[in-house]
Amino acid sequence: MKANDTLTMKAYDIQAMQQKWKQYWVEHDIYHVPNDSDKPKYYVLDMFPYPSGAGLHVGHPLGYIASDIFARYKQLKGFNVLHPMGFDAFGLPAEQYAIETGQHPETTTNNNIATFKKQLDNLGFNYDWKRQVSTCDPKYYKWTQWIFLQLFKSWYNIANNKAEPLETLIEKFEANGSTGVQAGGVDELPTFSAEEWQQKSAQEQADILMSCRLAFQSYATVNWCPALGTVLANDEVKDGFSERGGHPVERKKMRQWALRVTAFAERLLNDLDDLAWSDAMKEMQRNWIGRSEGASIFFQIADSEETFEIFTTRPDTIFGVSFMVLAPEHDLVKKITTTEQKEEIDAYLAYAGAKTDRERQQEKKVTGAFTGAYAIHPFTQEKVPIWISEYVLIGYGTGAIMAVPSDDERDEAFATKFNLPIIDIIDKSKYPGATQKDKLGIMINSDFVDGMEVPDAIKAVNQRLEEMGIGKGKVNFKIRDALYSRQRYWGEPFPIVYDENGTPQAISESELPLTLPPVESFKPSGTGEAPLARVTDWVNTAEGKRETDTMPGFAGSSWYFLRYMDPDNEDNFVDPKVEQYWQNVDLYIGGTEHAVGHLIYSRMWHKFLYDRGWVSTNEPFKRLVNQGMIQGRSSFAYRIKNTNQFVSYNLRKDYEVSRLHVPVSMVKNDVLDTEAFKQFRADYADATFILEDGKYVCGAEIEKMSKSKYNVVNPDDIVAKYGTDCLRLFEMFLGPLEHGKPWNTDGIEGVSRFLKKCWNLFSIDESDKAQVSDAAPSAKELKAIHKTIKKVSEDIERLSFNTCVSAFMECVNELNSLKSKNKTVLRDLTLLMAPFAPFITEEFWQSLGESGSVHLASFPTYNPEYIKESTKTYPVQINGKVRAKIELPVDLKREDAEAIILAHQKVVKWVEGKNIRKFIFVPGKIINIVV
RNA sequence: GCCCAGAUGGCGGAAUUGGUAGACGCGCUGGUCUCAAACACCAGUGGGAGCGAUCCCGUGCCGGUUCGACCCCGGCUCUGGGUACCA
Repeated sequence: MKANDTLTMKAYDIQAMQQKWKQYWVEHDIYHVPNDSDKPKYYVLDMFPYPSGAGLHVGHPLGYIASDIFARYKQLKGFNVLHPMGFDAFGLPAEQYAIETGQHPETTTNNNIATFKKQLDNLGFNYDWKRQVSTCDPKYYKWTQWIFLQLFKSWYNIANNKAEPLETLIEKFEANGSTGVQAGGVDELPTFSAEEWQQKSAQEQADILMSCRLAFQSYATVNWCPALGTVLANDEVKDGFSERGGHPVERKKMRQWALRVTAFAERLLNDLDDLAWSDAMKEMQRNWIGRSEGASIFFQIADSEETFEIFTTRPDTIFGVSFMVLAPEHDLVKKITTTEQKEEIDAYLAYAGAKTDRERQQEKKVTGAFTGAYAIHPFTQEKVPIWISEYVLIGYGTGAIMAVPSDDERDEAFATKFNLPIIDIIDKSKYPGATQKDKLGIMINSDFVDGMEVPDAIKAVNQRLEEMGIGKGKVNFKIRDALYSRQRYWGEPFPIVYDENGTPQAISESELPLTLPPVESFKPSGTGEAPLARVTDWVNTAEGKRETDTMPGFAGSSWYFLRYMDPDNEDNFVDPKVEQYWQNVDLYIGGTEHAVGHLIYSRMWHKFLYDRGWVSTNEPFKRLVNQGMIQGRSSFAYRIKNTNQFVSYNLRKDYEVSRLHVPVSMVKNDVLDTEAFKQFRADYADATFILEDGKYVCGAEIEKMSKSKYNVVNPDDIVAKYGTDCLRLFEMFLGPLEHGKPWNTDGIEGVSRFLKKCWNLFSIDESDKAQVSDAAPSAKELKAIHKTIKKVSEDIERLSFNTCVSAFMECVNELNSLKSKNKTVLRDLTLLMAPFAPFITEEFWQSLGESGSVHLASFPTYNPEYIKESTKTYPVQINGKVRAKIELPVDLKREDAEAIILAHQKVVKWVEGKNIRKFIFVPGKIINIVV
């Protein structure tokens, strides 16, 4: 710009600019979010992070940047936007670190939170930090404990289809006994009259009530490691041995707290329909909930009084039953195994006992053992052998199945392997290609259902079972009640004491929070009890012994989004008025790894709180978007064996080499900075290199980001070099938010150049004024900017941020080639870019003479008049291949187009002498001629 | 094993509803500026054939539907996420 040569232009000093605006934002408190506002509310939420010791890497902020852009956009659109951040601060890694180092998890967690906050603050987010929550903060977990107590004091009344206080259940028992009472998620309530209820001992009453509570105790199978003296997560078990130390792990039944998620199963399933979640996410939840219709059937054991219940989705196939299979952990196994078979069964139990459920399902080998016992077929009275096998899981259904090898693949494989009979019972010849799941065919060899279609046979069998009193139609859910006990230290203590009878009692709500006491050792007690069991003066109280287990990670994360609304409230987990204003989350962004766990538990808690009248919405998260995982891109050098000489990537085949990870910070465009590499480690100081084209080229591979692979990129380093705006734009430019993608810092140069081009476009002088034209914008300028407004508005709404960045680049390129310095146009561009690049746009906004923060202004709208096209260049295909491009008026009629096109010289060449079979004209799109 | 995704140039990706495959950017090549380099700017860049106009091939693999398929259907392969105590 010749005209500007006389003026001194302000330099693009990124760090000074960031400092300046950060300070401005704090001083003017522009990110304060009021709980009372005339504006409509909008709630944007990120899945809050677990503050790990490693700090943030560039993968973490991807979703946070996206939500920040959306939150800022909504703000510009006139909403009062809640966009908070907090920490999921209880968890295993801190506890493990404490065991190894003796450092209190609270100390390390608080340090890690401080690091995370500092790193997050480097990324220009609009969080109102006054709303921060941390799940390990007693002020927070007071309410986690409170909600647990409410779950403990509630049951699910199927008659009203909602959770109710336990008092309503006791009233029913006192009035009519158990008659007519249906408690959700409870298989069978014992039958008793009102009088019988009164006659029951306190202990008996407590047991019955416990079996109906939404937070209840029962026995569950866990991975017990005797050597470590603790229960392990499936993650911590590999091939029957603990991952740490390699000690044997066994399956053990332990008394555990659980949440009755199953009571809500039907609603969790049905209410998915109204949520704006991806189909994939809903499908995963549907499959997890796993509703299936079938029948429960009781089988009598031969020469015994014992019966056992099975669940089948195909009661119609009952005449095809040729054996029964129990899960290895089934209670009956020990009782019914004959002396002859005991050795074989014990060996199998040892084999299966060492495997987790996941490992068992993965097992391709067919395995099992015969108990020696037989069941009686309810219709034929024949004896059916009872086997055990790992393919039947104790946690699903009743842990027992009737096997129909002719109609089930796994049963068939089992029958084949162990030479058990296969009885054909369905003629599928009428339905070629139908699978077992389709439930189609005509019954054969099946006594009273012979000749029936499958659906009719199902009804007929169910009816007969019911008449005989040995079974009935039943809906089964795969979803299990959530295990809620952890034998760990670093979690919420249960607000529960055991009275002299050993009955759990809620402590008074006025005693909350029940805080974690200090402990001398974080190591497991060795007896299967949690570390808290050793703190005897905490455990023993006047009311009884405290529960020493703690709550799981998902406790605090199941309701945190409610606390952000009113984080300092000491009388309520959220003030009802405040809750009614914010309602629920409008947009929730987080990883698919939480598809079923966290997102099911949160939904269940929310429905519970809704039923009890504490929240006003039925679902917590209206719209859900899953950001993809950012993977690392590792770089490799190739060391020639037994030397300190490294050979460049493309020459490595000529040598015997070993591949070593090199830090990605020393590599640019796959070329290694050999000097930096020599300084990296003492043993590389005298390394030598065999180069290609004068360079050392590295190999590369996409892997998980991890310290040991030297491929972790810290956002702090990027911010220091390129600035926050550049990092934000680049993370968005990488690709679609939902896709997983590898991180490669090399591409950031393009975004950095783009920002410099933007800076130059404004020509800001030393008095912070942009050298721009006040004239009315030209038609071309208007078209360029309004096209961008349209594109960016639409793309932000569908969270397609990568294409927004492309649109900015195209717009700036266009304005540069138009030599445009128009103020109106640049003002709109500044507003469009403000959610993406919060710092530089403040600078632009100020330079245009605007007052206040750009983030409190209004988003522009596009004018369709400015972007109207009068002609369209049509691709003309002949037999589906593009042969010509012809410009035509956009409003051209089909007949006129046909005449023009067929007469066009480029088309004539292809159609001459040929018969035109079809002329396809898609207005505004394409023309295809079939000859 | 089961459930859910994904695969497009050397690389990240675009193509929103079945309608011009490769927008935008990185990298690379050539050029301008410079003593030189860096920066910046200009031009080119899916593969192949041809001086050229132009033609052939091309969206993980095999097959199908359609005037027309990256997009829909059937069957695979590979990669990622989840699989209930990692968060």
